[in-house]
Amino acid sequence: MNPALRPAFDRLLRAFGPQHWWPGRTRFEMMAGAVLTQNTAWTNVAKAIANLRRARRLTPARMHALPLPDLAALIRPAGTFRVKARRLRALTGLVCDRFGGRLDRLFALGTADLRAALLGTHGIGPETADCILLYAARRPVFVVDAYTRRVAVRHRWAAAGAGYDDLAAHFTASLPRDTALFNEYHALIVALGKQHCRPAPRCEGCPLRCMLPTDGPWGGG
DNA sequence: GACCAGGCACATC
DNA sequence: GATGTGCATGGT
Repeated sequence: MNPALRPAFDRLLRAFGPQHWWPGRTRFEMMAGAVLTQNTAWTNVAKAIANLRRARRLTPARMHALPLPDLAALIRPAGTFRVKARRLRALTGLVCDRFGGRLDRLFALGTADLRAALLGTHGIGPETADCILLYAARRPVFVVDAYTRRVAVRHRWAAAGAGYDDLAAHFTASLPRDTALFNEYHALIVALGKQHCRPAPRCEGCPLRCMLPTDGPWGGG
């Protein structure tokens, strides 16, 4: 339990405003985006999604029917396109082979079963699974990404060696279990991380700096 | 030219 | 179980 996390959210919301995440017109577009954004800036993901939309391949069945090299060509702007084509194919395979191509059937699973199904799919790790759970399936799951880790460690909410589940549990245990809150919080952490918590140990102008102790390597801002 | 971007799978130790 | 490496484009 970390009582600082709720006031931190309020500060971030005042500083950055609502982020309107996850970008995506449909739940499947959000799922595809979750794979495409792996280790990739969203500007490049948007180009890949635009290509998929132009090609009318933004449904599980239509994407699954596309030959792998053609899928790879469409998503090329997102980088690691051969890898991501295989991963998207695995994801559409989950929907098409086990749920008749129907997302509503996949999303009828309970959160634990849905997470297990996603994690059992090639190319879907904890972060991608939780992005899909939170943004596409609208489950109250806290997404831990590189920014979450960086911000949490920088602000001493977590130890540097904390694992994915440790970080997720830290946020989950400290906040009401609210999908809309977790949605906005993750987006705000990314906004904060992009602007202030760069890889170099500096946090200038951070909206949360008044919550930091003034000593230590990153204190005081 | 180097570094970074909303990770993951796989090999190796 | 921890650590290292490949994947690859596009912006800064």
